[in-house]
Amino acid sequence: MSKKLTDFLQNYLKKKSIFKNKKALQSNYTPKNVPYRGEQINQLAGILAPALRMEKPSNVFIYGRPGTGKTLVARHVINDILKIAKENNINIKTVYLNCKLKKIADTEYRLIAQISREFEENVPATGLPTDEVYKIFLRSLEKKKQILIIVLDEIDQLVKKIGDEILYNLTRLNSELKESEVSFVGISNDLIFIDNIDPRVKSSLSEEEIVFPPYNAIQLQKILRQRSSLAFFDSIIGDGVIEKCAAYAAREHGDARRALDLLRVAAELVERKNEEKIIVDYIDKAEEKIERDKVFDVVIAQPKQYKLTLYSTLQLCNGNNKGIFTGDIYNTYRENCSRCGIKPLTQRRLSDIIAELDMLGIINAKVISKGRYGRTREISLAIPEATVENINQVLKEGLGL
DNA sequence: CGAGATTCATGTGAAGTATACCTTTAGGCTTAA
DNA sequence: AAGCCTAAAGGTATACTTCACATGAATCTCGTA
Repeated sequence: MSKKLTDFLQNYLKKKSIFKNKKALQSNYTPKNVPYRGEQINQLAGILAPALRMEKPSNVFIYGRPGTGKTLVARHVINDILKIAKENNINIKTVYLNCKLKKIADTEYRLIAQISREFEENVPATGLPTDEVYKIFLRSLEKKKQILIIVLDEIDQLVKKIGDEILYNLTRLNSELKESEVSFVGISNDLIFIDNIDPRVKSSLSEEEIVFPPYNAIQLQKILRQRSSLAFFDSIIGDGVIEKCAAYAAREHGDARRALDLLRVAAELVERKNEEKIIVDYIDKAEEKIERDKVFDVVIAQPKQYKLTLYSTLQLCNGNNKGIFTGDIYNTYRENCSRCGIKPLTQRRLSDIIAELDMLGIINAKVISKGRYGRTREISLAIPEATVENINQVLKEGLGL
C-alpha cells in the first residue's frame, strides 16, 4: 500500500465525522414520530388494529405522490402493532414487499414465492407450478393461527406489468384459510390506479382508502430540522440550507424523500471536501449529483440487452436531435451486438425493451404514425443533458466496448 | 378537388421454443441383519 | 429386505422468437364538379 493512501486512510479515521447518525437521513429510516401525518397514522392504525384482537383487518389502499410518507407511515404503524403484539403474545406477522424490484416481486410466482420465503419456506426460483407455491404459502400460514398483514408497495407497477388477475387471486386467499387470516395494504403512487381495475376486486381489496397529500415547504422544513438534529452534530448547517432544500423539494410536488436526499448528499460532499459547514451552494451540487445518480443506479441495474439498447439509443441521439425511430435503433443495436459479441434479439423483443425503458423513465417513446412512411415509436432521451456522457461511459465499460 | 383506397414500418397479441429448474418414479447399488 | 443414490420422465416459469394480423395518417387514385 502506498504511503499516500495509508496516510489518507489514517487521517480519515482520525477526522471527526460531521454525521452523528447518518442513517437518520437515509430513505429507509423510520423516525420515532412522523410529523404532519398524524391523521393518516390514526386512520391506518384504526384499520389495522383489529389484528390485535385476532380479527382480520380490512384491506387498505394508500395513495399519494412519491415522497409523501406512505411507506414510512405503513412501516411506522406496523412496527408499533408488532411491538404491542409481541408484548401481549399475539400472533401477528407482517410482510413488506416492493413490487417494483426486478427478479424479486415482479411476477405473481415471484411475489408469492418471496412471501413464502418470509415463512422460512424454501421456494425455488422457477420450476414449480404457481398454484403449488400458493399451496406452500397457505400451508405455512396455517401451521399456527395468526393474522398476516402483507404490505405491497408500488403495487400499481406490478399490475401495469402483469395484469390485475393477481389481485383477484389475492382476494380469494382468505376463503382458502381456516385458521389464519390475511389482510393487504396496497401502496400506490398512481392516484387513478384503482379506477382501472375490476370492480369486484376493487370492492374487496380496497375496503378502505387513505390519501396522502403532498407536504408544503413549511412542513418540509420542519421535517428536515427534525431529522438533521438527529443526523448531524450541532451548528453544521449553514444559513438558509434547510429552507433551500425544502423549496427544491416542494417544487417537486412536496417530495420529502428528495429533500432528505438533498441534505444528505450535500453533507457527504462537504465531508469529502474536508469542510465543516454545509452552505447553500452545496445544495445545488447535491441536486445535480442526485439527478445523475438516480439515472445511474437504474441504468446499472439493467440486464445486458437493456444496456445495449440504451447504448444504441444514446449513440443515435448524440448530436442528432430530430426524432429517431425503432428501426434506427434496431440497426445500430445489431451493429453493436456484433461488435461486442452478443447474440442480437429480434426486433419484436427490442420493441418491448424500448417500451420498458420508457416505463423506467430513461427514455421517452411515443407511438406515432408517419402516414405513408409507416408507424413507429418516436424516441428521445429523458436523461438530463449533463449526465448523458457519464452514462455513456458507464455503459461502454459495462459492455466491453 | 376530395373521398376513399393504398401503403409503409412497425405495433401488438398469441402461440411456440429454449433454458433452467422442479418433483416423481423406477431401477440399481449398497448396507445391515 | 430396507435404504439410498441416480437418472429419466414429465412438469413449470421465464425470456425470447415466430407468426400473423392491426394501425393510422401521408400519399395515391379516380370519379366528379
